[in-house]
Order: sequence, then C-alpha cells, then structure tokens
Amino acid sequence: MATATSNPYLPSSSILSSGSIVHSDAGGGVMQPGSAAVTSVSGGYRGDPTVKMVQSDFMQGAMAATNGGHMLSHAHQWVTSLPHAAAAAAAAAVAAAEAGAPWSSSPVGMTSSPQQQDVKSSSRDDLHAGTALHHRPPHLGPHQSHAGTWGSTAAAHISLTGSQQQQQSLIYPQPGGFTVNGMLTPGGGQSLVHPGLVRGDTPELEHGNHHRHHHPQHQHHQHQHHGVNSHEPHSDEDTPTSDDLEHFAKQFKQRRIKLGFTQADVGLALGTLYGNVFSQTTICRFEALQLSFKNMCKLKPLLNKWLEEADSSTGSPTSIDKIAAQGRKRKKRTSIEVSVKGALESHFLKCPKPSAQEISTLADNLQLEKEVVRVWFCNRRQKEKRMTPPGVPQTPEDVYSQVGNGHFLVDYLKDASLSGPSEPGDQRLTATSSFHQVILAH
DNA sequence: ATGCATGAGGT
DNA sequence: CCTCATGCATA
Repeated sequence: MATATSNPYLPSSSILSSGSIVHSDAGGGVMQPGSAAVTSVSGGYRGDPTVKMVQSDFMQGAMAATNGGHMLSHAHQWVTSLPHAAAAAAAAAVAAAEAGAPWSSSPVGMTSSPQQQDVKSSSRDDLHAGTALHHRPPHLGPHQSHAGTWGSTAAAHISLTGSQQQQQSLIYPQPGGFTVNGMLTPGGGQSLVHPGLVRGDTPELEHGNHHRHHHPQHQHHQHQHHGVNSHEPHSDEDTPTSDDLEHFAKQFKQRRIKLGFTQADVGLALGTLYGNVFSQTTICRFEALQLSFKNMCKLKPLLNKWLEEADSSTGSPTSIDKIAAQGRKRKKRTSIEVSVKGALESHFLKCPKPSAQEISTLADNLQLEKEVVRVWFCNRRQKEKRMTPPGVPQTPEDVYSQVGNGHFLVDYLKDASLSGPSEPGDQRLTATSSFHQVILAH
C-alpha cells in the first residue's frame, strides 16, 4: 500500500441534457423528488479539498426496455462547487435513493442501533485526536451459559479450510486471557492508529486446495442437535458445511449481542487479536451469510476464537488501538436511480457478463460512467454468488412471500463458455442449507 | 444492512 | 477485464 497519490477524483464528464422531468417510477420510489442520481459529496481528507459536485438529474421512468435501448433517462447535470477555505458545513450530502431492489425490498425491522464508526473530517492535515465513540455497554453477561458447540474448544487454531495459510501468524498476543476486545475503551481512551500497519498482510487465499466443492444446493435436511455433543467441525481442518456455517453464524450473532458488542466492535477486536481487522460490514455479512462460502470458511475460525475469548473475558478492559481511517480518496458513491437499476438488472439477466463494448453502450444510454456500469455488473455477479440470496430472510416462510413478489434468484449455471475459460475453479456455492433455491422465471 | 468502490491476484 | 475479499458511505 502506501500509494500516496493524492488525487482527487474528478468526474470529468459533464453531460448535459435535456431536462425531461417526471421521474418517479413505481418500484419504491422513496426518494426525494428531484434528485435522481446523486453523487454525494464527501469532504476532502487531508489538506486536499476536493471538488464537490452534485449531480442532479431528472429522468423519466422508463425502464424495462431491455434491448430496445430506449430506456434512457437522460439529463443530468453536474454542479460543481468549490470548497474554499475551511468548509465546515458542507457535509451535506444529499440523499440517494436507492432503496431496495425489487427482490430485496424487505423493510424488515431493522434494529436501529446507533453506532457509527469513524469520524473523519480533519480539515487540516494530519491527525487529530481520535474522537471518542464508543461507550460500549458493559457486558454484563452471564457468560457461558451453554458452551454448546464450539464453546469447549480451548484453542481453536486458525487453520481453516486451507484458504488462508500464513498471514496472521505474527500476531497472537494475549495468550490467555485478557480481553479480547479492544473495545471497551474506558471512556476516553482512544487511540489512533497507524494506518496500514496493523494488517500488513495479504489475505491470500487461493484455490490451492480444492476440496470443498460440494455445493450443498438443495439439501433441506436440518440435522442439528445431535443429542450428545459431537458436532461441529472440530475446529481443525475440515471444511464446514453450509449448515455448519449457517449455524455458527446464528450462534455467533446471538452471543455477540448478548455480550453487548456491535459488529464493529468485533471487527475491531479481531484486528487487535489477530491482526486482521474487519469492518462492521464484513461482520454483518458474515452473520447474514452474505459472503462466499470460501470467505465464510475463512472467517469462521477467527470469529470462533473471538467468541471464545469474548465470553471468557471477565471484563478487563484492555484498550488497544484501532485503525484509523487513512486518507484515501474514494470516489463518492454514485447513486443509481431505481429505474436505471431496473434497466441494468434487465441487462444482467440477459447477459451477466457484457463485453466492454456493451458496457460502454449501456453506460452511454444510461448516462453513467462506464466504470460505474462495469462495477455494477461486477458487484451484481458477486451478489449472485453469495451464500444467501439477496433478501432471503432466515425463515422459510418469508421466503415464499418474498418470492411472491420478487422474482429471480439464483439459478446459475456454470459459464465458462463464451469468452474463454472463465471462472477459475469453482466457487459458487449457493444455497444455504435449508431453503431457497431458485425460482427464476424468464 | 447494503450499495457502490478499491485493489490484489489471475488470466 | 474479471473475480474476490473488503470496506466506506449511506439509507
């Protein structure tokens, strides 16, 4: 890492267009009128005031037309406003309206737990003291109520499925006991971080060992509760099954919550414990089984370990450092309008892997940067490979209802035809264990 | 909880 | 350019 190139990301393209109004399309329309695709701004980091721009555009909701190629939604303009001097206010970003996709639109009762992670805003250069953010609730907890499955193992070696091999061997501090969490910052302690230092490693996982190519697919057998205790892949080398993972994820989440930790806390703790920090996002995705099978396997041991220590920690607060956000220049998240998403979705169904040229054309039609479209497809493909299909709740019942109004899910067939050998080895693995599996009609 | 993004590896 | 693992920024 260490790419110190600071270079503001400038959207060069400024397209204009006619202002056709009327947007709004069914689908959810939960956005503020007027702004369709917005790119929210974000302050510059370090002493680099970036240009902020706002793209506003209006469009009509024309979508669906897959081939026709006239689903355009044109018109959008970029407004650039230059920040000058300390921009304190500025943050305003706008709102994007992406809302859920058709299939995943499940309002769900999200637990709103305020937690933010990270504050950045140093207008000046350099660091500033960290802000205090946590106030981790005292984990009171009666730890160890049931050691159930994985609880007993004293030390889970991180040997996972062979995905990650070396890597975190360096750090492995705190042998027995102390705290696992680096959270619990006792009011006020905060630490900064050394960017890039903590994790000097590369998660390399490759497909060196191929042994877990059995996609469970549709197996709806739930065998849990082995009368006695036996289950669980004895933490050593064995590839967990989807069921195992599903289970583990569930238990994990439960314990975590019981102990009073947030996903972010855990991610941070993992970093201090093993040297691999993870974000709230990753933990969240793990719990929701939204990672690839391989990735799940890789993370499980780590989380397992954390869990063990977590409930054994008597509450000795050990503060540690946390990672700081480094000054990086990230392109502002582009919000793609619902109708545009619909169009993309349609194309995706036709062709998950459009050629560069096709992407260009599409981008042109939709008036998005080509890169944006390319990335969209990449992400879309990734989604398709996750363990838990998007939007599928954890309960079978809901699945159906969801399906009812949603539609396509997985299906997939291998590809590898079309341009050359695509898809290295394997990697797909859909299906959690008990439910779902495709519907897809088209 | 998720959408869009970045980057490391592979081809 | 893709795939994959991850995460910032958001809703």
